[in-house]
Amino acid sequence: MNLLLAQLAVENTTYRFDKPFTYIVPEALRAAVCPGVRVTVPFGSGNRTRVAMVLALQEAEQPDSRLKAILKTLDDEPLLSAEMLELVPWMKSRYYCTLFEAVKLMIPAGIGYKIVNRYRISAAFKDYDRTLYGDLEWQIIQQLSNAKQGMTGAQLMVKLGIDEKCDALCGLLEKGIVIRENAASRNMGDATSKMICAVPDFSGTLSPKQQSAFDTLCDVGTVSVRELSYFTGVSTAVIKALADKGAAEIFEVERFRRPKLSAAEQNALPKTLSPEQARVAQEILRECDAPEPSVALLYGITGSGKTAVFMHVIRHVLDAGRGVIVTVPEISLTPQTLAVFTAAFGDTVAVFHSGLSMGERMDEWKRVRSGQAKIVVGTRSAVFAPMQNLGLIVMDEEQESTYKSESSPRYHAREIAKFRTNYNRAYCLLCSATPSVESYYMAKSGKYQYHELLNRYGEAIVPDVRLVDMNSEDLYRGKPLISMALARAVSENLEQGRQSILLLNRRGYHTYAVCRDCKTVVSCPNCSISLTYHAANNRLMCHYCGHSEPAYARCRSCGGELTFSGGGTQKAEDQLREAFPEARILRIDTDTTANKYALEKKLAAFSAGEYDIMVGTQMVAKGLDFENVTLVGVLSADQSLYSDDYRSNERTFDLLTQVVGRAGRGRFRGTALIQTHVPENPYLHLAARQDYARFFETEIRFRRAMLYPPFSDILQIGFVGEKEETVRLAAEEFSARLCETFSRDYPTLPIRLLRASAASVSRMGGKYRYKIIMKYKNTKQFREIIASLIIAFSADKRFSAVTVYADPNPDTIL
DNA sequence: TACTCCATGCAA
DNA sequence: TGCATGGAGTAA
Repeated sequence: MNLLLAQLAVENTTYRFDKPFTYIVPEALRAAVCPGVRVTVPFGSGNRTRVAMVLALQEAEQPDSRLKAILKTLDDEPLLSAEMLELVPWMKSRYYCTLFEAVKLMIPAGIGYKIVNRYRISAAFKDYDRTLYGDLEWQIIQQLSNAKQGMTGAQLMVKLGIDEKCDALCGLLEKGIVIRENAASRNMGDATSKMICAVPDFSGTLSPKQQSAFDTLCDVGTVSVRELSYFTGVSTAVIKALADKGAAEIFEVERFRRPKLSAAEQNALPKTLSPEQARVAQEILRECDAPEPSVALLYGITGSGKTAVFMHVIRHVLDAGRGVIVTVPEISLTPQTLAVFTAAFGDTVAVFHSGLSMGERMDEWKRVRSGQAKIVVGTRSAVFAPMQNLGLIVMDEEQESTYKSESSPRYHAREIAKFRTNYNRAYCLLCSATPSVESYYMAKSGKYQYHELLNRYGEAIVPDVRLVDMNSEDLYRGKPLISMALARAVSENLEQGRQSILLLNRRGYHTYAVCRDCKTVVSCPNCSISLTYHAANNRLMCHYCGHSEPAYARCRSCGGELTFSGGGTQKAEDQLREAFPEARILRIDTDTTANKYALEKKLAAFSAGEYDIMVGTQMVAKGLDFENVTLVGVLSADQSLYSDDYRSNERTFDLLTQVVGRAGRGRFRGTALIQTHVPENPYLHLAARQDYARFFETEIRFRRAMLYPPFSDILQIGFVGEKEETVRLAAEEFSARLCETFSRDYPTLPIRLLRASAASVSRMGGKYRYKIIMKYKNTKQFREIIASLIIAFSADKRFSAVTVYADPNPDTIL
């Protein structure tokens, strides 16, 4: 009888030695092992048990003696379809990730098995003589003798406070008294947020830190653990200790709920399409029904009703019996968004979102795979939904950077969408009011289909936008964040009982503190970045690594007085309160909306007219739709304009266009004021006029001249490590090898290599960062060269303390 | 001679 | 990453 072999993606491999591993399928498992099923296998010289995914099966004549056999299967039926199994190696080659990293994206987190160590007393062990063992050893023996099932490493940690690698345990293992086994165990639990409330009559002793946390807690009542940690600056360990001492209670609440059908009814979209919408929808349907797969860009100015159009298309595809995936950026996956879909499509909608509990995530995943759900709505990872017979993928706001993964596998959802569109002979619809330059270029050059909506739906008209020159404009009563012009507009708006939205894309109170005498900037101990002063908790905080310490007034190095400057949202809120004492002001940023419900509640309250002014970070800039908002103010448009990143123009244009589009979505004409110190900057004027076409013309010329995407692909190779010198050397060495390889072996390949340099935030979380930027043509040959260079490099002992990664078309190249 | 420690290399 | 292997060094 022939031998059956399986190609497996094994978990916990490193990129250096990752590849499909071949295992023997034992006779007994022949029926159960098939592609897409997970198995456990012995791996490595110690034959430790690991989870692996079956990628493919093959027959073999003669058995190779080096091959090991599969231990058992973990699934009764395949988790991955042929399509997904094909996508796995595709992703490995493009994103320089391991096979199993790709697999993990495609299966719901709750379904994951983890390999855990279990310890139990050897059956042969009889020698219960206390005098033979040390205290700790004896405790371990006692504990394990009592546990029939044995104990996991984690359980031992909890009971005895010992590490799995401690001497006592290792000693017992060596003597054969304790036996270690490892087995796959299901890791299921619920993604909830931890809330904490004080036990008021608590009368024990507390450490100073615990006391301060306790006092705060008594003042505020119930808060999330995260918020408490923000306000008091203590670590979660301190908070936990508080609960252990009985001073507080920690409980969990579900973070996310599916909208009820009844609530959804109110959010139904208008049933009728405008003539323009109907015409575009018809065109799209025609392409959609064509047998060939295609990608299309739907450009529609803000308020033109793109949603209504693609809902129409979705309906059509569903009616034809095919499945639909809709992706939205993180920020716009709100209960309102879901309600729109639930209202239109009822129970056939499944939701993919990081806020779901693991159980829910798994349920939704199964509903999709089984075909009960025909439409998936979710964020980036929803493009991997196990939809059979996929007919349509809609990407709303396709330019959003949340579609690009910032950790391995560093994929872009748009690329995965295109792969699936081709595989399924389906249709991919990219939607945006400010498309990415790359997508618009593809549409203009005929690689994508192109459709546009140029009129606002209903009576809404495009807002009137003005730039306010902060160099010449008088400030309102000495308030540096608010100009006279903006103050007048806000006050008029208040008088008319309308609402205003103000954008300031920086959190905190003061964004900068510097010593008057020695000019030292107060910066994070772990990152090369200045600390932001937060008035809400009187602390200095790092927005990169989360470091936080109590604020102080005197310079740490010379004792001089600190000068605080730079305004964030907290300061803006303060100044607005002083300027408009009668106005009801709402601040929205990640500090005020630590949990999901807080944001929901606040937006609902604003929508109900309980506030007059909303001031916030980019959270307020996108996707919100409030009838009564007629004024939008951008407090400072300047931050993103002068960074070196090649996408900064695009980002500025996008943000401004979007936020301006929040004004006048109802019956009244909207106004927008953009405050800037550089009123001559052309991109501000283009955004003010909402002139995407001209923006594109300007930008594409720059991209062509500089050979940036879409005229080349970019690869960033990043180096991270503790010692700056080593990291720098690693980057330089890699750069040298790159040059050498390309000039010696592939002199004909077009490539531009930029010198290795420190990342713009050169230190983050205590680690130094360097990068190499390359402009090249993303071909198979090129990718293979890079992959082999990375593998060779990570084998170099000199740089073992440096991690290398490759990021194709990164979101930023800073 | 026996044993520990660490650098090295490999994973099916 | 994590484990086995073996050579170097050390103690007896």
